[in-house]
Amino acid sequence: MPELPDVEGFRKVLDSCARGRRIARVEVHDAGVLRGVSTRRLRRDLEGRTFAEPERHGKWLLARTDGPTVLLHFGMTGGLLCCAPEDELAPHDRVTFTLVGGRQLRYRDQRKLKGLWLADEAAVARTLEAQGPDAASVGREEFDEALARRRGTVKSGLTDQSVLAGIGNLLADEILWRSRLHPARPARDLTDGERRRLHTEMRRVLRSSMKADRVPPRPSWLTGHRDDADPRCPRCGTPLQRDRVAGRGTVWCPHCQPAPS
DNA sequence: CACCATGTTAAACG
DNA sequence: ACGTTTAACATGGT
Repeated sequence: MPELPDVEGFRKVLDSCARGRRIARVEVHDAGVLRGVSTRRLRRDLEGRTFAEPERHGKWLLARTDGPTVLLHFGMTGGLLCCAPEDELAPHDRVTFTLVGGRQLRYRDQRKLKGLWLADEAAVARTLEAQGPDAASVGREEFDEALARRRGTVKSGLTDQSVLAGIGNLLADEILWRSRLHPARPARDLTDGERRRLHTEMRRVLRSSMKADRVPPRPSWLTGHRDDADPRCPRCGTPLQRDRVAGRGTVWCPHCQPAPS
C-alpha cells in the first residue's frame, strides 16, 4: 500500500493517537523489522519518552519524541495502527508502543522489507538528504529542474526517491495517464508544456489521494482498472496496455498516451 | 510450481 | 566515473 498518501495517513494516525502521550512500554514481537537498533536499546531509549509532532517526507515517517526520533518506512505492506492494548495481536504486528492513557500504536508489516530506525538529529538529516523534494509540496521550478536533467524514462524519474520523494508505482501510472504521457518517454524530451501538465496532474492526484489516505481505486481513475479482467481506459474505452517500464509493472492507455518515437 | 505484488538498494551494465 | 537498470530481499496471493 504505502505511497505518499498512505504514509500521510499514518502520520495522522500517529498524531492523533500518540502525540503528547508518554510511552509506557515498547514490545518487539519480531526483531526482523529493527534496523541498526537492538530490542534492548529501542526499549531503553524510548520507554518514558513522549511523542511530539510527527513529520513526513516522501515515504518516510518521522516519529519525533522528546528524545530520539523513530524513523519508519513501510515498504510495500507496512502500516501504523492505533489500537486498544487489549485488542488481540495480529499475526504481523511487529512492534507495539503502549502509551500512558490506554492506547497502543502498532507497526504492522507482512513482508518486513523495511522497518524502524532509531535516529538522532544527525541521522535524521542524513536520511532526508538522500531524498528529493517532497512530491506533495514541490514547486514547479524545482520539479522541472529535477526531471529535465534525467536521462531515463519519465516514469523512472517520477519514482526515483532521490529525484522526487513519495511517488510509487501506482501513483506514477495514474499521474502519467492523466497527463497523457507515455511512461517510457525520455524525461529530457518533455516539452515545457508537458512538464507543466505533469506537475499539475501530480499535485491534483496527490491532493485527492491524501484526502482518501490512499490512491483511491475509483472507476474514473486508471488505478481502478489495474486488476480488471479486461482493463480498459476509463476515458476512451481503449484496452489498456501492460508492460514493464523502469523495472515495474506498468499500465497505460495506448490511445491517450502515444508511444515515444 | 511459476509468477506477481504499491517498497528500496547493492550489484551489474553500458 | 557515472547514471540507469536489474536482481535480490521476505512473504503471501493467484
